[in-house]
Amino acid sequence: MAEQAETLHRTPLSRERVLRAAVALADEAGIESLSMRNLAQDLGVVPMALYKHVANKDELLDGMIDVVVGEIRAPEPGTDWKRAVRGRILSAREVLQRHPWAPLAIESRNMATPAILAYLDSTIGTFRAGGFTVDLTHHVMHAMGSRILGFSQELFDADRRAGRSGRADTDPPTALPPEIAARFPHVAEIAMAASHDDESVLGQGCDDQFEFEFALDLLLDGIERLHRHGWASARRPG
Amino acid sequence: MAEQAETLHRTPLSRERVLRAAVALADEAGIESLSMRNLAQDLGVVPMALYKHVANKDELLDGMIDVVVGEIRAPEPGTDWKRAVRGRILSAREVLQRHPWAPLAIESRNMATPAILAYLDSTIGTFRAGGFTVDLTHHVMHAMGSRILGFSQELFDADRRAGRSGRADTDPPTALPPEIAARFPHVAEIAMAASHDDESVLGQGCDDQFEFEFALDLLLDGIERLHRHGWASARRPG
DNA sequence: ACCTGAACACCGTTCAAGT
DNA sequence: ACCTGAACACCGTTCAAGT
Repeated sequence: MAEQAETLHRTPLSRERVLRAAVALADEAGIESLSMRNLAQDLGVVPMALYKHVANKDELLDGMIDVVVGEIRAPEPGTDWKRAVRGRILSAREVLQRHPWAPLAIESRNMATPAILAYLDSTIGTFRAGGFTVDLTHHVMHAMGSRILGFSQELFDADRRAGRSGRADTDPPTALPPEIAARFPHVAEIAMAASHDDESVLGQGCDDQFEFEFALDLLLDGIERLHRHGWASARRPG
Repeated sequence: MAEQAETLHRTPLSRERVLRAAVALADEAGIESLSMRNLAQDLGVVPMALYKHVANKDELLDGMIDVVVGEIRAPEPGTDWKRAVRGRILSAREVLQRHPWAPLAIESRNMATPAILAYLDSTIGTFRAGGFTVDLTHHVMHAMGSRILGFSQELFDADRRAGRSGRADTDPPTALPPEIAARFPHVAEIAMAASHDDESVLGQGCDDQFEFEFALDLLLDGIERLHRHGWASARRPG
């Protein structure tokens, strides 16, 4: 009975339970609310208890990143390299949209976690299986950059912040303040065109998913062209 | 005399002096050493004195970003859009290499500062002057993402961290630990090829500048193709 | 041996007391 | 009116005292 009470008291802490609670806290309250103290409180535990399962906060973040990257679907077998890479990156993007704090966390940690290395290894394998040379694969991976993990790489990624991961895919009209529009006329022109989404230019506003796939296909099409033309180091990617 | 002593005591603080000292501190000691307290000490001033010139730390960071973005060279007039954009992005990259903390700072601030808006406006203007439609320019700007500001967008950007902005362009051999190489054979294959830089594949190791220009030209060439073929929203970027 | 409260060395920022 | 020291509400982490 004493033993039962001991083990069941609040379900025993484990590294996995710590990491899952940390991811949930960051998802719901924003990464800036993730402190060792807040996390301990969520788990009904004294702060120092966490240090039995993670060495420090950096290692906690690494563990959280691995949880997130582990959610990315493996590519369907038997598809050609382009569909396989494209599908996997779009799956990665879906995952990151559930965890908007993750891109910044990954970028600020600067060493690859095991899950990320496994992801990269598998993606490199897809290119190699598609007949890419080692060196073209190398440059292509660099060229994809963090987009390979589904990062939008927008200069300003509104949804990447705090708790608000919602708010549909299409931006609200959000007209520029007039003095901004006057100082930056080219920015204003684009903002105006993108917000008149009913009649005009595109048939849609500034649709994140469209922009992401536009950029992704621009890269994949360029990569396909290099591959087909047998690109090798002497030539520039033109 | 009392007046002179008052005004000359330590050269009076100003917003500009605060921002320049903050940039210097972040450059030299790393962004994680930039605290209001450390900055005040560098300036020989009590911490609260800073709040006369910046509202809070976020505004300090915005100001630092504007200082950095202000260092980017304007494009040379009279060149075609592709050379103009390419040259400006490479100039931006040089600037960011002097301030390795800047990319992460910009990404985490999520609203455009005036200097960044001016930069974007001018770059959009270059595309428009080159004959790009408003909507193609729009998508192209999104596709460039933060690369437009010279970000490398590598998944792990070793030099972006702390004080160490030096260490040549070419990675040292840095052989993978054998157990990593065994678990991630495709990663190992590429790492090996890139480090045998004398004989092999590329005639160079993993050269950051080469990788950056490879990716940049991949994008610019793809963009040029869309523009020449009169891309419009109905078609996908193929 | 394990767990944990208090303490340490920091933060950014408020506020009231000094000039 | 201006300036600034002390204080407040936090951090991550160490450490020694308790069981």
